[in-house]
Amino acid sequence: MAAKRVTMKDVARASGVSASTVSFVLNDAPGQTIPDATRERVRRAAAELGYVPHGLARALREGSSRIVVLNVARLPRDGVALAGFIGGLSDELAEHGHTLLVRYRDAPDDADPVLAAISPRAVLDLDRVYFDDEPELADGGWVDGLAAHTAVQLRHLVGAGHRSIAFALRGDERLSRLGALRFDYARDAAAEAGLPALVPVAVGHPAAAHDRDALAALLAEHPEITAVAGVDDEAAMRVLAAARALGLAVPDRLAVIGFDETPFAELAEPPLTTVRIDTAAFGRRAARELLGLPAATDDRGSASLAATVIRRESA
Amino acid sequence: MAAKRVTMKDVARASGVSASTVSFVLNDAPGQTIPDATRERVRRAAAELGYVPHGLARALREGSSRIVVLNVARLPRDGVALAGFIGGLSDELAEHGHTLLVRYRDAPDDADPVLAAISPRAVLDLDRVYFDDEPELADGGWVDGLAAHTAVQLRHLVGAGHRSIAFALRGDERLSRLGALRFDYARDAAAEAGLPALVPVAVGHPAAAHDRDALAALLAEHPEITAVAGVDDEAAMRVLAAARALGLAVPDRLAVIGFDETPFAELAEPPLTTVRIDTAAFGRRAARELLGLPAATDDRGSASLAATVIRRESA
DNA sequence: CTCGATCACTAAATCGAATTAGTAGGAGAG
DNA sequence: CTCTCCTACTAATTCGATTTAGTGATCGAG
Repeated sequence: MAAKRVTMKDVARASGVSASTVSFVLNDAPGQTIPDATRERVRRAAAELGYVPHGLARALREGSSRIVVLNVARLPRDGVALAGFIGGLSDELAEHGHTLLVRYRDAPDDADPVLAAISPRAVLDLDRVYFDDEPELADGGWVDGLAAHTAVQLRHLVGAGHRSIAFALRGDERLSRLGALRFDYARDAAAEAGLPALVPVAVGHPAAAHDRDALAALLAEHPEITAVAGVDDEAAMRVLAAARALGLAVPDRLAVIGFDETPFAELAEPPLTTVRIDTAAFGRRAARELLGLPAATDDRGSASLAATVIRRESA
Repeated sequence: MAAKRVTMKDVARASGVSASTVSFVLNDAPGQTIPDATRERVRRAAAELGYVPHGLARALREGSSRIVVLNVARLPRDGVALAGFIGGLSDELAEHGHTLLVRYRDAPDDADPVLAAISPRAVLDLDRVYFDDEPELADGGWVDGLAAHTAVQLRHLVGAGHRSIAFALRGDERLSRLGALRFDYARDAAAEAGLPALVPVAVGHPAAAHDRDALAALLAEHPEITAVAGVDDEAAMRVLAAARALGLAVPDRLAVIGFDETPFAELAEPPLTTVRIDTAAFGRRAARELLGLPAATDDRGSASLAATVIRRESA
């Protein structure tokens, strides 16, 4: 920011027209009658001077900038799901000349004066979607959203013959809201399949033997349970470790399925069956919605929004 | 952005002074002779109207904004290390009235005109630090940076009596640069300990039996190798899985140590020994440097920048 | 010849903030 | 009385872009 900035005035001077004309040429503004020779002269001057528009001034005048902000706030930050979503969102926005910036501040309130500084074109508030709003209305719900993916997970166990299922949650604060949502959806999917009520089990407590004890208590109280669906792969792998500690055969005595396919799933003992979601596709869809573009019409669209069961040995 | 914005002119009108006076009051500008009663009147009007400064206009006038941008670009995006770093960076910046925004675009070049739109106070280009610059000069190097943490990993194996060590890399494109750096540092640390040359082994290839075959080939060629240091926990856990497939006793025949402590490390069979780095502390330090603040003087500083070995059963 | 449309531009205003360069009035010292 | 300093403000400008509202000249149709 220290060097003298090339402004539109410099380009105007160099090309012998006014700054207004420079703006019309560089923005290809409709309704202007500027001959090609003049346009070419302006473009050359801009290139030679290395002119870069001052986005602040543009945004101030236009009323918004070409930035899209993703507000993650209280949601889990370190998983493959979010990374994929960000990748898809960022790539699609970039294809339309916008830049994605991700905000991780632990504040649910997005009336942030500093954020207002950049007048983003749009703010995608994942925090609000999953904490304040009804996610089923925003993320595809039972069609192709989190609810639908949860149903795929449950249906895999039902399809394998399981009639009594537990749902493994874990204590990560950032996962509590999503975990509660996932449990609700799983409970509904179980009810839909005519199954008895889904039973929750909490894993991931810091105490060394907690997971083993929790699983033992679960099966003592519900010996009819033959399968566990994990809120995510980590929860499922904790159930695997507890099952191993209890000497339970997986999947014969207890089947286990994860969710969100981390690279660690295949390294588990036994390798973990899980549910893969193409979160990048969700990111791309979200980008198009934010920009007011029509949904992508290629085949890639709806197929990749559906969850896929990655079959391994645990369920 | 649809609602009528309250501007400084509105506050001026409501408090009966000029917009200049409003600016002087709200910014506590030095060298102005404004009585307290007038100041109070202006502040009350601003509060009642819900005035929020238009950051774009402020930034345009001042020449920069209160945004700090972290450019991740080609680096790994989904690990606990980055999440921790972002958390620390974001929190420290917030304490000083700045907002962190993270840019994930896969472009190494940060001369992005759209990014210029927000005139960030600073840009922390992790991509450049680890791809273009000499990281040891920027991240603490052999004192408390990645090189020092790598040395801690190696020294743990040396301390356990290992004299011939392999280094497990994995094929993730985003990890290639960091992996190469880590291998270089590990090789130097091994040389420093008077050990024979460190031997690389690549894991994580998609082919199902690849890791097992790679480990078998490594030990066939180097039967003297008794330990493996992983570029990260995932690589280490792949070595564990391959060792299991080959019927190798861990840590008796082969000791394995990871890096960056994922939650999955303790779920491995056997539980993985790894190296923990408090990346949030690095984030906080980076924030202070970006803002030109002196280093934090509390005890928390240097202690938490050091790597810690988390001892479990694999090494 | 007159009038309307078109071409090829332009000056001025706007966006909303901070800063610069004042000005009128009052008080105190010489 | 005059001069200097201080108080309590103000109008205008600046930042750099886009947009609004033109203007002079030319051409073609009636």
